[in-house]
Amino acid sequence: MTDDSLNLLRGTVDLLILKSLTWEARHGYAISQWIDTATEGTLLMEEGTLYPALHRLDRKGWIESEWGLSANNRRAKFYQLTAAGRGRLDSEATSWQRYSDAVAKALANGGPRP
Amino acid sequence: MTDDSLNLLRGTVDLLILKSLTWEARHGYAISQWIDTATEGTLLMEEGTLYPALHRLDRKGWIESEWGLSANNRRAKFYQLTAAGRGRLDSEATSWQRYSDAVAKALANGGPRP
DNA sequence: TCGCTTCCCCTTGTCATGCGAGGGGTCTGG
DNA sequence: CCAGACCCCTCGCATGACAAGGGGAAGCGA
Repeated sequence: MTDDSLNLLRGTVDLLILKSLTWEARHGYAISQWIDTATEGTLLMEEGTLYPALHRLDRKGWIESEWGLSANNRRAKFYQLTAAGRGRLDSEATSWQRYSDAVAKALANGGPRP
Repeated sequence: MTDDSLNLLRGTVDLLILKSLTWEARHGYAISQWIDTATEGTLLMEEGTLYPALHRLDRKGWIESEWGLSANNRRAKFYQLTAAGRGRLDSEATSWQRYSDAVAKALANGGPRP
């Protein structure tokens, strides 16, 4: 942890979690590690953010859980995407794209009269 | 208003407002219009979001206000960046850049086994 | 064997803040 | 005269990221 990680923005938490489950089922701890790695240490998801989010996504039907055994031989709850979850991931990814493009445009704006 | 505008993410409100004041002082209404235009209608800042944010930025010393007359001959409160506000804009813009790059990386991630 | 670290799960309370709804006032054009 | 644009504000609600705190089990070195 280089400790220069940024705060998570509201809304991107779900997106990141769903994305981490694209290829295989993962347990919570592994999801947070994936985020750390995939963003090259830029983003850090705290446990107090992660677990409530997982339960929320579960309630909404985007993911499903199942108890199993981790690679380190520990009891762990594995989550996987549902069909609805995949759809959700797509739409959230699209929204994010639109959003970040819009902000980028605003920041690149050269002023009222170029 | 094409009504397909997205919700604002926590944290980007300040950034957008500060950016809108880069070149000249503007009043609240003009700021919201600038955001709408600069993002090509993608982002819409509600008044209930804008005005409290303006007062917050004022309290923090990033911006200063002054009553004046708008282009339409109306009473309007003009805001301008302070020196501290310019610094704040820079750091927020940098953070945003890092953040969106990180998310982009995560979304572009090809999975556990490239 | 003991204790430390890593791994893994969870909940509670706090705080910040985006937004809907509501309220007020002014100027202009049809 | 009146609709609509222009311009300002505040309240209350809901959401959700986070810190802090709690629990427990596996593995390893001393």
